[in-house]
Amino acid sequence: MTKENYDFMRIEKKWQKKWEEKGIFHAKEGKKKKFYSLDMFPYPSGEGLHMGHAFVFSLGDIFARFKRLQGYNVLYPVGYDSLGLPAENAAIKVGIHPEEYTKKSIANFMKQEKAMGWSYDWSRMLKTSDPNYYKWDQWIFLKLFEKGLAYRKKSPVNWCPKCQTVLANEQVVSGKCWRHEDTRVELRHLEQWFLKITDYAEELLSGLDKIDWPQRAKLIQRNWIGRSEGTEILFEINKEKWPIFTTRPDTIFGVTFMVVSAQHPKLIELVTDKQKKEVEKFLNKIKSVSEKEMEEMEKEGVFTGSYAINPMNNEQIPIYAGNFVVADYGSGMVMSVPAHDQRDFEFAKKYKLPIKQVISGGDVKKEAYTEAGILKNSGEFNGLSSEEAREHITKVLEFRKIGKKKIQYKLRDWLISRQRYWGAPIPIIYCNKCGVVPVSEKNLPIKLPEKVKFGKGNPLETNKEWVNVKCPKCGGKARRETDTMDTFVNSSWYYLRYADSKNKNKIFDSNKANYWAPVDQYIGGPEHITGHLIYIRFYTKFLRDLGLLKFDEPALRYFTQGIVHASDGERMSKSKGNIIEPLGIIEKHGADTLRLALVSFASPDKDTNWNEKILSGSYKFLNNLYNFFDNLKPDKKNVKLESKLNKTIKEVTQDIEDFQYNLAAIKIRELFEYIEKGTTKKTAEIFLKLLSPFCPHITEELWEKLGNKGFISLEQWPEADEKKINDQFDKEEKAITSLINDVNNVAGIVKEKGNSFSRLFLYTIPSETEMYKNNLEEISKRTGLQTKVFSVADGEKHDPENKSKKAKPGRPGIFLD
RNA sequence: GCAGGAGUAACGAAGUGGUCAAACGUGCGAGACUCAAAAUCUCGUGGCUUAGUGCCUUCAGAGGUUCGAAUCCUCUCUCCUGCACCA
Repeated sequence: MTKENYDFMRIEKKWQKKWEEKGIFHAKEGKKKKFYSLDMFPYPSGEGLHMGHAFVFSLGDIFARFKRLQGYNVLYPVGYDSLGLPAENAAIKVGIHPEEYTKKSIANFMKQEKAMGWSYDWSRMLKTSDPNYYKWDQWIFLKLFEKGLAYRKKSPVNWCPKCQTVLANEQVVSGKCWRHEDTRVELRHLEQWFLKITDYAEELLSGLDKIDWPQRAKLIQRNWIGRSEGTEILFEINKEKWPIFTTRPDTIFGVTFMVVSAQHPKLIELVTDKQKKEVEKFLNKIKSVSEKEMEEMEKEGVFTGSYAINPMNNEQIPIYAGNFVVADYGSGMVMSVPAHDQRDFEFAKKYKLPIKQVISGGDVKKEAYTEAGILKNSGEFNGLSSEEAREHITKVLEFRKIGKKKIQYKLRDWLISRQRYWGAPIPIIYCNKCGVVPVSEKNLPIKLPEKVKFGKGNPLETNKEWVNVKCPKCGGKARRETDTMDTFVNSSWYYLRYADSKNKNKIFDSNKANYWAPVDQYIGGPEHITGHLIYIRFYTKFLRDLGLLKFDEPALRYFTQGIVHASDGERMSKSKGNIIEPLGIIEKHGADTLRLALVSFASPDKDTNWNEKILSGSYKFLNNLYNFFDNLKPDKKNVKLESKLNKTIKEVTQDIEDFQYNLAAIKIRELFEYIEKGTTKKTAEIFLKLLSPFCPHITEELWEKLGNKGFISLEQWPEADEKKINDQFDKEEKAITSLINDVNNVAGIVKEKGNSFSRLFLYTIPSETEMYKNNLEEISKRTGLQTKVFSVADGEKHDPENKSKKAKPGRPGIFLD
């Protein structure tokens, strides 16, 4: 019989339709143990799904299906992070309204997602661009505002000239815009909205110990939060107290100058008339440095004319403005100890400032000695260790009320204002009389007005009817806030909305949210570690503090998938024209083939380059599989197969749990090789279950063909019976393989000598005769020779060349004739 | 500069102290089937050697620990990722 390619198109459509009709993936609260499996929802771009999406969502789907089969009540929802810049840029470029663009994009996404066979609960689908969704973004904002966690501040902010908007720190990647790798962000002083994420810094840090995330992800977050313990010290400058932060109060006697950030908002107060010109010259100079120079910039500064008084020894120390001090960390000013800090050392050398050693060790004429040590030149503290001195000096400062212990974080408050249209409007009204007035909850949502002009500046400002409103407090003239919220606001709580996505009266029902959440398994790209994954943790803690949630962390387990690059190793992008769309592959080979190929290719956490060739192996396998099961004639029970089956169940279960899908796929294939030699119906069914998370369509079809009613997707995952696992069979397998090697080896030599043969005679030691006889068929097939097995003790054996004397344990004698 | 990860056959990739170097897949080569091809199936794919034995080489490089190292330690090289003046 010739083998035909199986009709994957018909089968896949058939089962996708059945799943949908019966709604078998709809999650309902219940008594069963729940499992919440979530992939980071996509931004629905006009380009549609690419291979990276196909990969990561397949990983999630396999996990969700696996957990469902294991008997969990699984929530595996789907949605769209549909507010964002690309929609708006399309509006500017091609004149299509963001609403329309988004609608089309989502429709396109849905079509592809369904074609992949992902087992989403479509009934809970959400879009962040839906006013019924962003209403709750606004509601959370009001709550934050109420608690003093949303505030307005004029501050130097990152401005992307291409996006025409402000960016959060997390959206600035080495000085450039996260969306425009070629665009350097500018510094602007603007009045902006911030969320006080720093109030949760400590908990964001300590919470990491409680969750099962990759070490790398935790480490990156720890560094990003950047906790350091130190002392805040007040220095007197022009009769005023200025705070500075230091981790080395033990070196305070070595302070020989101070440096204030060139971007410090109160810098001007320090500049004397005499130094004004010099300082201005300096500020202009650092403004004009190009990005390259920024990276390898020398430490530079200028004397401000002012002096500070060292509170410990009353020395007068000059204050410089410098380019290397970060304005919004600590207080934007540092005490400089050139003997014990490399940066201060370089600065002192350049401007010939004194270097005073106060910790013994090193050679401070050559370089800063930054280690801890014993104090000297430090008055009454001489002889103390650095550690003791930190304590003592801080205590003295505390006693004199000019200093205190302080914990400082690198984490900054989250700047959420965006001067763009396609985001959730900030529910605030500015009244000339009453000032900043929050919109009342009952007036939410503040919907985006449809009629606006795109192109220049913030489109919302172009709709005067929308902007000009009456003050909710006094009824007088007022105007709306035209800034919208950062897109990451929307994704900071979406996982909770899935628990109750249709609720019109509340953000979500707490009981439902507490039943489903937290997420048990979250999957998403590594690029979100310092952005989204910090925000979502912050929001969770805030909503908990509002009394809505009973847990602290949004995601208990997190898996970072590898990135699928284009075949040339480049990032897939439209501009490079190297995007591979899954739909084309599905039409050619089927979704099951693609899914299997994607996970067989490499370990899911590794970056890969897309290669169309990976499909053929999976395609062949599925064809063989289909043809075999289509004509299945069940065989007798076979202990060897039972052993293999149970071993495979055990290993595959663990592999899926550990996201080693590539290994699971291999083991499933190996099992099939055994099954092909003959199987019981029951074993065949278990095999289909093992494969079903990976290839759900073909397994549903074959499950049905074997006479089963109902869906394999809702079956029970098999459990391994360890008693049936017998390693003896593995050894047997190895013995056969080595025999085949030997036979082929001999055959090669014989052929080289010009002799031909068609029969194979084996002479085994008596205890092994049976084993080889049992595998006769296999040996015949693999060598292509008619085979006979004799025991060496058999007096009747055909052995003209006395090869039986070569027989050894595990190695029969061989004769070719 | 700092931190983390990686380097295994032509390629992708398993293996993380002995059982064991290279599972599995692609590619390539040979054979079977076929009038022929595709598909499919079988075998091979570091070197030498041999009626199947044996020997050597190899896990980026160099050292070390160990009876024994791809695996543990040290140094060096290359690549990737994150943070980069955070006082």
